[in-house]
Formats: sequence, structure tokens, C-alpha cells
Amino acid sequence: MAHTDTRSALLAEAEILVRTKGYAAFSYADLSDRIGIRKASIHHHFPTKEILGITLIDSYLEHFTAELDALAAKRTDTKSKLLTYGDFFAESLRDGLMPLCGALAADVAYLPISMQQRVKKFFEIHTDWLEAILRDGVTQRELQLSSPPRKSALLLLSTLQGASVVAWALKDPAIIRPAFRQALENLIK
Amino acid sequence: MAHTDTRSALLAEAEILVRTKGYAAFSYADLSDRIGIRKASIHHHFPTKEILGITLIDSYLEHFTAELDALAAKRTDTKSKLLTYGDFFAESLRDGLMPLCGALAADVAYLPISMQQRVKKFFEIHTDWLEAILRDGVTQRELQLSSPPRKSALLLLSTLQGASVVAWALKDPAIIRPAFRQALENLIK
DNA sequence: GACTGCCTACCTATTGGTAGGTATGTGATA
DNA sequence: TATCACATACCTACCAATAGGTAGGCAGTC
Repeated sequence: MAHTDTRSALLAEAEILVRTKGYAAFSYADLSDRIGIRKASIHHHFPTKEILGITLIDSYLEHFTAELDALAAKRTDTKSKLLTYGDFFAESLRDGLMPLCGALAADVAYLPISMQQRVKKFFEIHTDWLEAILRDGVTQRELQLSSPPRKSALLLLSTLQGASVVAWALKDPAIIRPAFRQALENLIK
Repeated sequence: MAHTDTRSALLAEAEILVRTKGYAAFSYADLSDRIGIRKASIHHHFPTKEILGITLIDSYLEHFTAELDALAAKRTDTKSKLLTYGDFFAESLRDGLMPLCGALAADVAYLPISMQQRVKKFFEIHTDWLEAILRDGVTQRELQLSSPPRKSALLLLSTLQGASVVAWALKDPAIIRPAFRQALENLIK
């Protein structure tokens, strides 16, 4: 198997494990079982678990920012963009996956600093994106906000992140969509 | 040392560990270090980690429901009650602690079923309480809701849970209070 | 001939947990 | 009141399983 195949298979499987069991609770042995490669061989691709974790966040972040950029550039109204953004969370949870950085955030005190920083950066990117979209919507006179864009962005992110946690615990992914919709309706004057 | 002293010290310390590092990431060795008792002696109080985990949730739940009952019985207006409820989260995070079941929810797929059920029950108790308080507020004509009490309760819980996660990752506890306040303002017509 | 991708075989540290012992009660009975 | 039985709360010394990680070899490919 080509380098990239196994490597990306490992990354994909690691992502699933982190987003279901959490970073602390998954091991190279788990990956070994699922990919069908020896534990030691995983170290060939990812020398340490920390490097695997870093790579995981980085590639996820890269992929996600690309999607956010595409969404921001789309020629639809602000509200649709925000709803699509919310659907990212609703869909991933419906597929049985926690949002990556929501999953990582819980064990953040256990994570190596290199990963902590990336988790933080991840949340900042999300907040910044939401803030920019909201600000744009205001400029375009598409919507009015009941509080400053930054605060509103944090509220929307919190709502989605929290709805994911609650949905995860209650095993009911259906609560995310209406919760976010409502938060959005309540926010936009 | 009396039985209850060590036992409750173990529980208290375990709670801190779960609420900072997560359930998967803490060990009997951690407890041993912090309490000054041998690892094997912990098994005398809590035969297995699962029993410790169950006891932890149960006693936390007992303590919390008592507080919720007291708050519900208080003779203040609905909005004050909700704000006080929100302060539980804001304060615990300011003290460097994630909400217990928020922390557990992330690793829920790793937890034994006995603990999963309790985490679920925990969220249901919170939602039920919020719903009852909101319903009461409507009946007393203190407030009007833009959507049904159940949905509104889920939204408030999600907001707090999510704001805790975001605050935890960004290491900025200050975002919880305004986020919840805003969610509440937006919810109440 | 060097690099890639995997292997077997091994390492040390740590995990949750057990076996069996000891000191200090505590309560019932002769 | 002395003592016997039993429980409590801790201990040392283990255990098998698993954690993440290393050393070195070997087949194929550029």
C-alpha cells in the first residue's frame, strides 16, 4: 500500500476514535486492529501519539478552513450561510461523531501543550469566521444584532458546541438543528 | 482516619480529576499521590474504578438536585433563578473545573454503560428543571417564550454547556456569563 | 544502493486489580 | 471487667494486560 493510503487511513481512523472515545481513551493498539497493520508500523508514519494528534488537528483544521472559506464566498444570504455552518455540526453528530475540537476540549488539561494550542486556535478560527459573517450581514443590512458581533459569534459557537454535547449524552442528534435555528432567530433582530 | 473522611476525600479529589483531565485520563495512582494513601487501599473504599465513577455521579447528582430544588423554591422571580443557575457553571469554570457531566459526556462512548445511563439522566434532570422553571415563569406571566418550554430549556442548557467548553478551550471563563445572559435575553420576549 | 513500508521481537512504565497481612478499634459475652 | 470475635482501614507485594515506544531486519521500488 502506498504511503499516503495507509497514512491517511490511519488519520481517518484516529479521527473517528478521538471523536467517539476521546484522545486519552484511544491507543495505537486500537488503530492496529482497525487498519490491519502492526502497532510498530504505525510509529513509522507517526513516531509519537502527540505527532499523530497534532497532524490530526492540523489536517482537520486545514480542511475545515477551506470549507469555511468556500462557504463565506458563496453568493447566498448571511442566514443561509450560518444555517449551513450549523449543519456541519448536526450532520457529524448524526453520523455518530462529536465535533473534533469539542471532543478534544474536554480532555484539554491532559493534552500536550502543542495540542492545547491548536485546540485553542481552532476555536478562535471558528469565532473569527462567525464574527466576520455576522459583521458582513450587518453591513449588507441583511440583519441586525442584539449584541456586538464578537459576542454573538461566541454565543452561536457555544450553542452548537453545547447542543452537540447534550445531543451526544442524550443520544439524540435531532436536538442540534432546532437549538441552533432558535438561537439564530433569537439573535437576529 | 475515619472511613468517611478518606472516602469523601477520595471522592472530592476524583471529582476534580474527572473535571479537569477527564475520566479516562485519571488513575488510582493519581488519587494515591494526592490523598497520601496506597493504591490498593483505594480499592478498599471503591473496589473498581467503575464503582468510583458511579458513586461520583450519584453523589454529585444528589447534591445538585438538592441545590436545584432549593433554588426553585426560592421566592424570587424566574429570571433571577435562571441567572443563578447559570452562575453555577460560570463559577465552577472560574474555579478551573469543567461541569462534571460535560466532562463525562465527551468520553461517553468510553464509559461503562452504568455511567452512560447516569450521565444521560443527569442531563435529563437539568432539562426538566429548566423546563419547569420556564413553564412556571410563563404561568406567572413573568415572561413570554419565543418557542416551547422544552425547546427553550434545551437551548439554555446547550448554551451553558457549550460556553463551558469554549471557555475551557480558550482558557477564558469570562465568556460564560455574558453568553448565557444574552441567550436568556434573546429567549424571553 | 538507498529509501520506503512493513515486519518480529522486545522494552519499560503504568493500568486496574488481587492476595494476604497488620494495627486499631468495637461490641457482645463469660 | 476482661476477653474473644469481628470489622475497619490501611499496608506490602504481587499480578496480567496494556500503554507508548525502540531496534533491527527484510522485501520491493526508485
